[in-house]
Amino acid sequence: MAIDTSVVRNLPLFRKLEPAELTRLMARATARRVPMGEVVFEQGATAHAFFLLLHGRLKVSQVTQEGQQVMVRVVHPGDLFGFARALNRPDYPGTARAAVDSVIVSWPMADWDAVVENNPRLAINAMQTIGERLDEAHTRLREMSTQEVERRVAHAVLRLAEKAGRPEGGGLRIDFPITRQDIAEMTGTTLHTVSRILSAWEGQGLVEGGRQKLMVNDTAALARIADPES
Amino acid sequence: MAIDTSVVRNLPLFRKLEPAELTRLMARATARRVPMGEVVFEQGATAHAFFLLLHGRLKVSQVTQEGQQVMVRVVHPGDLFGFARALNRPDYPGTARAAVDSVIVSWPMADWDAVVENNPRLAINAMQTIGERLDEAHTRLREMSTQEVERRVAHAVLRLAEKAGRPEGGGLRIDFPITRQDIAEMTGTTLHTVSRILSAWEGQGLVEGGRQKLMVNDTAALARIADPES
DNA sequence: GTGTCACTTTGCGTTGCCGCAAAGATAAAG
DNA sequence: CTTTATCTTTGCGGCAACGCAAAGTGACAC
Repeated sequence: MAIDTSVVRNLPLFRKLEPAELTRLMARATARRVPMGEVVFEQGATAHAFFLLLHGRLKVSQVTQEGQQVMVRVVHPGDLFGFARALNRPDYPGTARAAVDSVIVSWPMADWDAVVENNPRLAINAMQTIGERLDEAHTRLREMSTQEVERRVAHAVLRLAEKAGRPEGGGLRIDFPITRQDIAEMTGTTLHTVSRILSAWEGQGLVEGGRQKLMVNDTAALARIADPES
Repeated sequence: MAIDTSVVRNLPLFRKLEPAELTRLMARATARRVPMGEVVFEQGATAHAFFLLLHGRLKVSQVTQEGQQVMVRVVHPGDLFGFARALNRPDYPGTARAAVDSVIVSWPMADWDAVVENNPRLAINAMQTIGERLDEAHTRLREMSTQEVERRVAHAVLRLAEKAGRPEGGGLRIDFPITRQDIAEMTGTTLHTVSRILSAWEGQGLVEGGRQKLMVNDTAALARIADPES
């Protein structure tokens, strides 16, 4: 399926790219619907393609040798994902699963090197994208190292609200299904502890919970928990 | 100071680069000795240059708002560091300090974009380098999320031994000064806990400690602590 | 409707690790 | 050599968070 370049033209990744080049690039791409719950790629599988999320949400998680799940990140619309080749890896480091019905665009992984060699601009953009990921990872590492669970959960919830919050009645509703288990896997704790924390917050009117639902009512108060200083 | 290209030709970053291009690149570079303890760049400072470590060791650490130190990574010879521009950041995210007398090569940050645009090959290499960093960061995140302190310390010590271990009397001596505090900052714990763990290991003959010294005698046993399964 | 399944909440006992504190060791400086 | 500063070790009390367990709740299928 051919894809209109207007859909992706404004993404950071394709910024400053020659229109002709962008057209050529999109000609090689394939768009596809991914129903909720479906897996886009599996951890350890050979990386045959790299992807861009157009619409929806994905959760990328890793399983440890002992079988513990860790959520690496949530993929939001406009995000590039599964670019293992860029990282010089033969396989996908995690599993990507659609949290809601989604639409993705994919390129054959074999195209990556050629595309990048012919588009230094794209290489620079891709590098910056990966750089942002690195920054995020370091931020989370810093949090995990120095902060207690409640603060980490506050940070995680704020990030979710910022990236995936749909305004609703004075608050922000996380617009995809998310479980306490998910949040636990994002913050390195257990679903029990997350549940306790959210219950406490709900008691103070900061958030509203529900089955796979989360709504943030008082961003400022959460920010104060996340960062007592500033 | 001009630098012989033979010094850097075999680094992953410069692999497959045209000799002429490499020569041109090195012509813009400056080499410099950095005595132990000296700071190469400070967290938050505007990024005017990016660097390559030729010889020695650096420690890169960040300070949180509350003043807590976190060690982001140890820079080993051949590693690129301080490439904030590539990550689209105006400033350095951490402070780099020489753990031993070191030699670094630096380029004006302004060169980065030009260099990369004219050398897609270099862009790809740089991306892979950053990709490896991202992988490392995710590995550490996974460890922090799921493993108890002793295992994390075991992993950290093994990584140090692998990257900076000099064979000595059947074991591996970490060849730069490292404190328990440093190890604590790498693993997200306290120097007290690290000290207790290392003492216990020393009692079993796995390692030998000392003031800013660390020697690994039984890598296999450590690996077993780090990964009980495999 | 009713049953089933997945997710959430809450209680309670346990514990791994921190935080404080103080003493011991080692290296460098005078 | 003595002094000083830094790094390390060890003890002990406390608590945040885990692990287990069981009950509660909403969503969906039939």
